[in-house]
Amino acid sequence: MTAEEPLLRRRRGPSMADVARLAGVSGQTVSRVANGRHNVDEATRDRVLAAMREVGYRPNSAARALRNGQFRSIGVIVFELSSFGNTRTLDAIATAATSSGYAVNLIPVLNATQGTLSGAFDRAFNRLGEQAVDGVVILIEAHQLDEAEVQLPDGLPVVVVDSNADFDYPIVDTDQAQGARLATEHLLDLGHRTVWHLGGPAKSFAASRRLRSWRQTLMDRGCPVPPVLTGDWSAGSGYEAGRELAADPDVTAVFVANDQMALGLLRALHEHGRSIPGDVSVVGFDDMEEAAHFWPPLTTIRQFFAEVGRRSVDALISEIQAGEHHHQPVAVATELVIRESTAPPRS
Amino acid sequence: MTAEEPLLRRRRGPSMADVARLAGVSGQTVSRVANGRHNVDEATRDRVLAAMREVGYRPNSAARALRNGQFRSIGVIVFELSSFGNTRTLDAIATAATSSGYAVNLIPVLNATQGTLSGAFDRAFNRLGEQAVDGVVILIEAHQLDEAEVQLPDGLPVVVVDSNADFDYPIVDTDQAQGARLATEHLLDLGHRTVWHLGGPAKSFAASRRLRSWRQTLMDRGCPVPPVLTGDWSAGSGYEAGRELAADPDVTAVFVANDQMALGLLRALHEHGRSIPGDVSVVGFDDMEEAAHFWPPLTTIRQFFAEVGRRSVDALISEIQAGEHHHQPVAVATELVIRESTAPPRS
DNA sequence: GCGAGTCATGTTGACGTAAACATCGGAGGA
DNA sequence: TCCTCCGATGTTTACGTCAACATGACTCGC
Repeated sequence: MTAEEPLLRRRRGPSMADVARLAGVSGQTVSRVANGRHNVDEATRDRVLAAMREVGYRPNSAARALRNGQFRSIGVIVFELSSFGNTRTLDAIATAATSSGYAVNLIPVLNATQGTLSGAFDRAFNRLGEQAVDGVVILIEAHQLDEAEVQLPDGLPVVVVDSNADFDYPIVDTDQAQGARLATEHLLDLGHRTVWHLGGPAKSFAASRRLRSWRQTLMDRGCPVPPVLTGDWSAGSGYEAGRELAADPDVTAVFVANDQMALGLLRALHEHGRSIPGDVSVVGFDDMEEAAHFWPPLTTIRQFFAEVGRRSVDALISEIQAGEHHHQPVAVATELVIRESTAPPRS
Repeated sequence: MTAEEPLLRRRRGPSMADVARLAGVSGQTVSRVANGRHNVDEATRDRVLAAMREVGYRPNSAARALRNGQFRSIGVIVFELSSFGNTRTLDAIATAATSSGYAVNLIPVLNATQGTLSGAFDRAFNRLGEQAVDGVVILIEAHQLDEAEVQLPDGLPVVVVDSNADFDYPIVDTDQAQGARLATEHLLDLGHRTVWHLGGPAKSFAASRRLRSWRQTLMDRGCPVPPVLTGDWSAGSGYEAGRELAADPDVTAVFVANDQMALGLLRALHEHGRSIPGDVSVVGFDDMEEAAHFWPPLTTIRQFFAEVGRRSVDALISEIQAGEHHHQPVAVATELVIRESTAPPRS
């Protein structure tokens, strides 16, 4: 059974030893070349480099990680169905991490209520149970995390992208309050008597921040505070809420907690024959790509997801490398983008 | 300088040896428990488990990977700005991989034309240069990959999510041709004389498949083939194309190569006062969440991204584990979703 | 009652890398 | 001329895990 042999050596690439043998040097010298050390003779370096190319050498990151006690890898915990914003943030995180020389490990969490992976089973599959990353960025809303079956090993550096200030970890997020204020004030400045609000799910910290800030702004300006509608971030829930709002002639301005719900709301308004912005003005939140092409193009609050992603990676890496904990939350400012869904109320 | 000591042992968690010492067994027994082997006495197992808990043991995946010559990790190569569909596919890939016990490594590629990472610099950061994954799923359109600075080490199992049949790797993708046919026939069946087409970028294989199939369908039915408009998948480009189309009264039916462009097209049509579906019918492609709430709700071709993701992971894992290469491309069928953007032409 | 078989457990070594230390030849200073 | 220092290179070892083999206790069948 000599056929066994190739099978055995399968998927085990050339190692330093192979390169060393070919180049006629010691493994250590190969290591030095691979790591770009300067204390290697020019001629030797070239010889080693040539040998590497010849055998197709690639450093084995497992051995490296074992040796160094570091993985140069960060985990990103995301909820199974990544929402629009998370996707953009994730993108930025991946880019930032990569250019800092860190790999990115995607760790999807399954909602505990929906899966029934139990005991040993889930343990094997929970990548965090295994030491394989140097730190993690949590991209899920905290309340979802609570329900999920991840528990964070302690001692692992963590950065949370969320809006809950009462967290034991460093936090990076969009400045929800500032954004909501921007939206509300824009509508008020246009001359609307007050502003309705379609909020996100009650358990979301981001949603409640936006809601609180909207209410505060109204109160600061001495405007009446209308009852709040609540959606679940989806266009469908925006549509449902929109049907209620469309029926009420008092409603002339709505601040919707995200663009997707705003889309649904727009549709409901159209169906009821209410013109936008003639009869009612609408402001969204996020500035997703498509918002500029809604009908009408949506005035909205632009979030800088890329910035959030970048900042969270920076924070995580400095925590990993320096052990720094700066519990000072990072709030990334938003920007009002005025398009065609807002106008002064009909006089 | 005794302060050095804690620094030294920092970030090096407890190992099997620590657990073994505490439980009064050998490291091997700890290993057996950790791997759920059955040849361990009940009492011993409990003792070990308790010890693990006490010291907070987590298996070191680097050591494990080194030992086994496998990483239990797959890489997913994505383009920097992940498009809508890719995001959904990525999600499915992550879920499928996780539940097969594989970790997911996100590998963003930077377009070569835009970054100027050179030489040693990029080598250090290209995660594929380092052996750290057992295989990769390529989620980028092939033409983008060509321009990018990734080169695949050979011997690495690869699955491509794309529509190019002339590939040296296994392929999984949506059945673009079937989808485009569905869309075109729907419009024709409604009674339209012919169907215009707003396609995706010329270099995209998916786009050209859809285009070819649209044209073929028209020819099969003996309909005239109108000139093709080309966009870049974005709503903005859909809007531009829409302005042209809206000006032409002959246009009564348009098949748009994705939902985002369809959104822009819808907007352009509204601006020109053309009613949908009264004056012109529109069919999209993708069935993104929001499509149901466009104005009017969009008739579109639903892609099953989750299925594509799952199938590609399956294919990759079987390639990794069994070394199977089945170059038989996998095509996932689509489905026509009829909503309110299509109707018979005005008689 | 004794060899064969079974099962829990222990010991050894190797996976690929890189830090720490060792070696060696030559440059420079007295 | 001899000693020191430095830079290039080699040797040893440990990182944590687990397969392979070794050991020893105990059971079973005849």
